[in-house]
Amino acid sequence: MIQVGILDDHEMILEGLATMLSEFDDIRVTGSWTNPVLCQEALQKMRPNVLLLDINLKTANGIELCAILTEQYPQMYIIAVSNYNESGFIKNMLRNGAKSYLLKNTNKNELTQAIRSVSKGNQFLPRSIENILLQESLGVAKPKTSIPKLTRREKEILQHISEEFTNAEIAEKLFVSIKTIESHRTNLLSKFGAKNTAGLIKAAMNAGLIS
Amino acid sequence: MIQVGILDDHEMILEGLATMLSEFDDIRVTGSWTNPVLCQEALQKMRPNVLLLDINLKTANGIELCAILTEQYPQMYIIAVSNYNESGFIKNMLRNGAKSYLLKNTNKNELTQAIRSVSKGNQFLPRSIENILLQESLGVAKPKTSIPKLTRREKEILQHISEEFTNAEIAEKLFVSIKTIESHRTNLLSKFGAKNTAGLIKAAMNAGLIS
DNA sequence: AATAAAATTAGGGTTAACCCTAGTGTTCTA
DNA sequence: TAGAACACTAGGGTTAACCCTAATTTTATT
Repeated sequence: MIQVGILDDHEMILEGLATMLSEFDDIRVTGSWTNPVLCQEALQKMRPNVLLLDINLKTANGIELCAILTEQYPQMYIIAVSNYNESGFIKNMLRNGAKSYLLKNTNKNELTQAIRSVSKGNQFLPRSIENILLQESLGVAKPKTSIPKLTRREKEILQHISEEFTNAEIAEKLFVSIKTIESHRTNLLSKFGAKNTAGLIKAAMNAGLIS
Repeated sequence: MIQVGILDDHEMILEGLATMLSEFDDIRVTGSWTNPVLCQEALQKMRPNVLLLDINLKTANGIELCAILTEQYPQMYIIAVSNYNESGFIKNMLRNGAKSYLLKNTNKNELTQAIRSVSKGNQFLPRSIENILLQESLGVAKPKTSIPKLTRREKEILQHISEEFTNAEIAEKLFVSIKTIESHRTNLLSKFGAKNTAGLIKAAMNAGLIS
């Protein structure tokens, strides 16, 4: 009997996963939490063999949490569950000790396969995820939605752009040439993979860098 | 017996919702789709009383879809299911005909309440959602600028702008002059109280008109 | 059916944004 | 401590966005 714990912000997902798994005799959901703190408290007493871990929790960083839990409970194997299909997230989670990475649009079959495989300490990646990594290693893929690393100046200028200031106005504020601002702006477009201001603002908002 | 359809990108959510609802004798899930096109095809034959509609689909705009489906099937009541708790999204969905708005972290109780209430044609909003709207109307929360009413053409052009198309490209798509697009664009700026594209995209995203 | 209001269309002229190139300064590391 | 990598600066030239004005078409109202 494989004991499974689940940590996810959404109660709907918790209940969904639990009911999905309830039909399998060799799997039992022994705990499910919407709160990382409660989860960690519970893990001290009850030790599931497998933990389904949401990667984008509201109140904690799923990626960091994965590293912490892996170190703390080396005999508990973690399956990352995420909406993100970017190779960066996948590699990060696997590097931080996750044994498997599933997208939230996974199906029952894939899910149980992953749990059974991981519970024995094996790694399990669905073909779709393997393909993303393969594509990337071949240089085919796009390093997209991952949040780009901005310099101090770029952050500053992005903020001003989002506040509807023109290049000339920003230049005046920062005591530099308009051309300098334009350069930073070009770099911002490039880092976000955007073609113009519309794409830049959209990407920056989605990345949570402006509001 | 209330017949329920579900449209959501994530199979996990579909299976989860279906199994969650399976324990209630008065509710039956008669169809679930990850694809808006398949959903619309199916709706022509089978007519569920209630549709659970994900607001942020990958392949379609859930908000627009809501308006279309409400007009097409006035006897089918729609419950919006979303991750977003911004008042803009909520008001937009309700304005477009949704009878209820639930967050994805809703629970079994709230969900069944919503379905039962909505199936009779009543509106149902959980307290949490009501509070967001109340807070806003009291001006306590973010003084979110009221969502401007856009014309059909303006919505269309806004969408294209957000997809990084230039005025020239949009003009070509719509078979009108660049100058026409520029006019619409000016009107959009005016309606959103924005000074430039940056402000426009920010305002439109905050209003939930684009994602 | 008459008419007002709103939506869609578009031109002329100006300003802001964007592309390409490149020098100088700063920081990290072999 | 030399050298590479990155950050910040800026010019020249082109394209896209924006402002003001206004005609025509569609929609709503009486």
